[in-house]
Amino acid sequence: MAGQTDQALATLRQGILTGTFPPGARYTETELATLLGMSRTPVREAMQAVAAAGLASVTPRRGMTVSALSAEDMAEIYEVLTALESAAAARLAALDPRDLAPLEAALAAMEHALSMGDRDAWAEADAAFHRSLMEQAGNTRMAEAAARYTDQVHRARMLTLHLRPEPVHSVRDHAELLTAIRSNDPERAHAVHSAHRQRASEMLQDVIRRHHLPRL
Amino acid sequence: MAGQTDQALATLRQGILTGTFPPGARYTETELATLLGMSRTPVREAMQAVAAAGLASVTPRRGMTVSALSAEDMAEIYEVLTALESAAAARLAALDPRDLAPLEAALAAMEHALSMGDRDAWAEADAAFHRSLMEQAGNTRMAEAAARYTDQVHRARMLTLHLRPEPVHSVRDHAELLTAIRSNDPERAHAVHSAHRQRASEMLQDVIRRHHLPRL
DNA sequence: GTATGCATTAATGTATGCATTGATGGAGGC
DNA sequence: GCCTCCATCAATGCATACATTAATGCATAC
Repeated sequence: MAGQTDQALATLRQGILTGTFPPGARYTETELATLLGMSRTPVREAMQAVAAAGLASVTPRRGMTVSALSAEDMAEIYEVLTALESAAAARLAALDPRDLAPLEAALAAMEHALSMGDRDAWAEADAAFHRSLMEQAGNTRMAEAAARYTDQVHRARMLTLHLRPEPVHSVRDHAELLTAIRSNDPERAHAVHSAHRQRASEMLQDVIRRHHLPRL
Repeated sequence: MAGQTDQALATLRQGILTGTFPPGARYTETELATLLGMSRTPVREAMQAVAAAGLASVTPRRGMTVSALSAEDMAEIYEVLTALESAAAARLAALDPRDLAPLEAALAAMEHALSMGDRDAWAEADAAFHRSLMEQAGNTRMAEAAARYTDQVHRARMLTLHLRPEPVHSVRDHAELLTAIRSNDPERAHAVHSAHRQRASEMLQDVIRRHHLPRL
């Protein structure tokens, strides 16, 4: 289970998500093989896996290039996320036996984090809310797709977390979604969540532009 | 450009989509390497690529297993497709400079094919319509994601093409979508297309169940 | 007849070697 | 001084060898 490939994949993935391997950086197979203390073969496979996950690209003589996203790229990804999550929200609102406890817990955690002024905790809770939303909606493939795109914007979200305005609307937005879900109103759940995500996207782009962050 | 890996990937992909490699079938690396006349290395990479595309799964001692979808799997995939395409439809309706010619052409082709009773041509035109929709909406990632899931249900769609009832509503559905797009009504475009896809999904599952097709 | 354990073996995971290929820098011409 | 062409070489694509591992069948005990 602790195959070399898995280990390489985990290292690359984490490194890219946390910024150890920064956007735009390039690495050759040999280089990474040395760094990770294994042969090129598992490294090569791991590189292709992160590329398939949309976290990097692999080009013949340039090695692996960590993806560096422009504001437009972010907008695209957020649009996909919005589509998937809004559909999931609608589905969850239409579902009959369902468990909203994880969502409620995440919402509570967000409120608490905000009252403490702890943005990192807030981000964590926010992510948990969105993750739970996808999980509870009961469509595995949809959840996986959302997770994929969430990963792709993870770095940007973390980087802008302390640059962005205080997320004062976030509690209200999420509470509103929960209300729509509880009242079995798929249309409204869709609309509410879609609007929520669009605002988030615009906020992110605003921060990116205002701080002149070209690619992240 | 005609690398062994690319060739292997193309062969596997086509084989899976067309049914040469039937659902549920299993193949080992060595087996495919012999079949394709190359070493295991490029075959292995191609296998992982088709697995990443969701067309098969690779399990340690079982080789590559061509994905065999249940009616529930189909429903999941269609739901994802619905979310993505409906979002694209809404976006296209909101877009200002846009080119609807490809969509109109595809619609015309559908009408013509139907009047000739040519289901294969109809399927082709229908696919072209949906493809154009995603392309014209202008979100590359969204289009790629949709293409990915379209591939996953391609085989089922082809297999049931001649089992399903005549697609009499399809022209009306697509025309209605075009109208909504032309009148710059994103909400309506979303609703119309979402309903269209849901009907298609239900029809497909109906055929699957009625003909007792367990997994395809 | 059934279950247990072991030996066999096929399949994979990883390492490594080799040929190919395209990027890079420098020499030479303008 | 700048551009072009070519040689060099690093990086990769692919093949192959080897170690590891788990599935399989068989012998044996009950």
